[in-house]
Amino acid sequence: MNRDNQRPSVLMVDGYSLIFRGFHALPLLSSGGAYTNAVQGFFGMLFKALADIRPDSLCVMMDMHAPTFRHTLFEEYKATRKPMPEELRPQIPLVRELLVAMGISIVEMEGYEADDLLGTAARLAQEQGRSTYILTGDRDSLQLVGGDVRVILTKTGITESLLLDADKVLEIYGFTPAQVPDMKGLMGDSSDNIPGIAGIGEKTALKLIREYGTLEEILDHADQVKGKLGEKLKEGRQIALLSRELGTICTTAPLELDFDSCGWGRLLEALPLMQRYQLNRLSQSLKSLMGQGEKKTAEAKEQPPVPESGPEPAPLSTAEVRPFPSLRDQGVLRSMEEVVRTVEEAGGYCDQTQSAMALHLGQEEATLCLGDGRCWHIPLMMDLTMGGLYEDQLLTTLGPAVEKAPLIVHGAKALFGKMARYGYPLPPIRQDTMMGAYLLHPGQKGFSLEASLEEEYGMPPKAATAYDLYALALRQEAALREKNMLDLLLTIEQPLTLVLFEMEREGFGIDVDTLDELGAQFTGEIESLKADVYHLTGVSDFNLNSPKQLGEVLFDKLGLPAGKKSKTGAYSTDVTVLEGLAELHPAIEPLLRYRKLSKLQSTYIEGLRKLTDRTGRVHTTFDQTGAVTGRISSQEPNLQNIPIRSEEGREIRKAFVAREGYVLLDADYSQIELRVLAHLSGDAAMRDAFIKGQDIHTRTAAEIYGIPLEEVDAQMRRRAKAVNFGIVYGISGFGLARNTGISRREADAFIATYFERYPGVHAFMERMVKLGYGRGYAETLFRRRRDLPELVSSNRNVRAFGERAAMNTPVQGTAADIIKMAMVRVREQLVSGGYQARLILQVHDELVVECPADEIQPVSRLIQEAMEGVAKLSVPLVAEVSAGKNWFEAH
DNA sequence: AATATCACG
DNA sequence: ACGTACGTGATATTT
Repeated sequence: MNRDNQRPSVLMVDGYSLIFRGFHALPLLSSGGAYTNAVQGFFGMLFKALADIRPDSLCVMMDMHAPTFRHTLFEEYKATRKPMPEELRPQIPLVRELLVAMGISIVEMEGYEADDLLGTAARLAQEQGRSTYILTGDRDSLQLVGGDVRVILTKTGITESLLLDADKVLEIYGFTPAQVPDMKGLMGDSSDNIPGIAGIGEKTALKLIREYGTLEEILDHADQVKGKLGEKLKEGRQIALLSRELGTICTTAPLELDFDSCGWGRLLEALPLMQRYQLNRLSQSLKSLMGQGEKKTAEAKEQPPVPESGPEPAPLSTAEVRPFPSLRDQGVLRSMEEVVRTVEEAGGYCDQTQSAMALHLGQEEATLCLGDGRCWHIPLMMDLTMGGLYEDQLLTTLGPAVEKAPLIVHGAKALFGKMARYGYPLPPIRQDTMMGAYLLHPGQKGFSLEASLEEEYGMPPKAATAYDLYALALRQEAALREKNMLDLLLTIEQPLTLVLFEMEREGFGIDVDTLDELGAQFTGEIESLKADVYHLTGVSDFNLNSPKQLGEVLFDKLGLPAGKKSKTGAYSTDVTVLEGLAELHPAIEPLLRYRKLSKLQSTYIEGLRKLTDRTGRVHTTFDQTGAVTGRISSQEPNLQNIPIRSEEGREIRKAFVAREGYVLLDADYSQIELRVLAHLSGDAAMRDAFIKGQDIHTRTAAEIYGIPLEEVDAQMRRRAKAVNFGIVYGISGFGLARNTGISRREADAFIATYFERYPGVHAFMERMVKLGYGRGYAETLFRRRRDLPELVSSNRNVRAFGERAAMNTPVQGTAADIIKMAMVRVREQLVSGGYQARLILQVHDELVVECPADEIQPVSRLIQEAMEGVAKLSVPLVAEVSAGKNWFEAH
């Protein structure tokens, strides 16, 4: 206890230093399926120092970004460090989360390393007359020692440490704290990539320092030093001075830190979190730490229950997740009346504090959590023996409260479904963490709450509650704000969820008779085609649907030339291979038609019929988290891949009908991706084409062939169109050749000419790739991101894939952003305009609206204007709307 | 559960 | 020299 001198004391922790030290000091033991050795090491050392020093204040200095992670791209001086081990990386968010849960101030600032913050904070503490202790494993910090600043240097294990003041430093190391930068100037530091003078190591540096005292003196007397060493000193003068500069810890960061608000009286509040992550030993040592001594710290006095009422605990540079002041578990409520009262109270409370309420509907219980950490568990009843509430009772009860309390939920669309099922109004959503998780990590595998928590904290939780949900929401909000993506969540994705929900519920009318008629036609022809193939191949007992059997018949029995192989080494029998064989054998043509018709039959005729409800409508499920680029996808049935390209397939659209007295309005964006490309690239020729309203494929053909627009023929336009597509996809000559049937050579020439004619597009593509490498992600106009881990792959093909994604994602993703905004706008205007027309489908660049016959004109106009006006690009957005009784007619 | 194929933007 | 278009989902077959 350092009560003797009456000076207040502060312990400052070098966060990453202790994390790394813990990681290397402890064996890689996993608890609950995840590694926690760094976590245990970090807190073990922290608790020990707290027990020894019992400081009045405590704070942890962190780098904004994990050292050596991605930094290596920008900060040359760190380039030689090894990347962080995969076993360590996920432990870092957990350390942070535990610190937050304990109410410990985390000090971090963009552009400053923890060292600089330690140096600055130590200086501030000195100015305020505080005793300062710096806990670190890094000997660099020794330069900060002096006056009332001491360093606690961790030793190889985690149990031993060394308390050093200035005298002790000199005694043990042979130099004074002030000489540390001089040492670094001479010998450098490979871990920080500080060069130093080549050939001078610790021994020599120490000798010189002892002899001359300072670096200047050494360099000024280089003449007196004999032999090679003298030469090195003369040559290395500049390097040494620079190295000292790099090795000197900054003490002038623009940091304001109120040590009096950096207490450690709430550490025990992390116990539930420790329990969740099965950190039992740590829990024990925490309890014994906090159990010791009655008078703990100045901060042990009661904290106000609501964080908003006091000043922010520590002036962090960016929004840091505010710790829960407490987790007060309100326990299990058994009576209906209690729940009603509680939830109403919660609603009123939320209203006052403008806070929010997290709601998690689990299998067996619902949990509610408020911003002050109060948490309620409400058992849900499956049958009468269990006690608790039925889900509908719960939702009824929640109704009035959630009108006042914006909800934090995971998966708003599912909640809407439940509310609607029981006939309740849909609650306003403050934050949907499922969408938050999607925006932060669109490539993630799953988007369950558990998966999102695991992604955030690096370890798998057991049964998640609303408490976890609330914590997750706060972290996501901070992360999204930092990335400038909060708008995307709040003004595009979350409003869209409601639109998608209504579209799903509305459904799309199916004329089953039309479907059946077409099915009967298909069935008849399929049977006869099958007979033809058997007859013409002379083999009648094989399954035409089996690529394996088919391959054997075609290539082994009939001896047709096998084209490419599939990736498992089997014969490929896909449509491109078969088309190449059509001239060689009469069975191929009926086979191809068989393929086409049986696809239509099984997937669309039969598949669709199975999913049509009693009222004759199909209700797709939109997946708002399904596509990495920001598109939405559609499932069961997938209404985004209903046939249109082939004549037979297109017939199926006649079965997609408007209800009696209504028509379908089909609105599609014209060339939205190329318009987006024109905007993003700013290419003059491409913008010119769109501004003049020219046909972009014709214009491209004219550019490539160097001829006037009028002389472009159909084949030229077709090829130019393929090139335009290829460009959007991140073109390769090979891919273009394969898709158009032209030679590889010609394809290469096309692409080269294309880039000459559209140099802005060329520059854009190169910029996207370069940016992708630099930032590790691709970004859309509206700041949606897609991580590009492929770009750091050691596999060249994987990297090439990443580069194409870097080029394609901004284009495809921006188009997705735009139509999403258009959907929100269209829906809003239909409702506010009092129209009966409703959105029922989105197909990436196309919207389908079911519209009463007498609303056709105003609604068509409304849709077109909403779609064209929703984003202002440097080229016009064009949408075309047409009407019909069924989708075949309307499109 | 994985593979091959093919439907769409 | 080498392997390549971007993004999805459903079906039937095979493992």
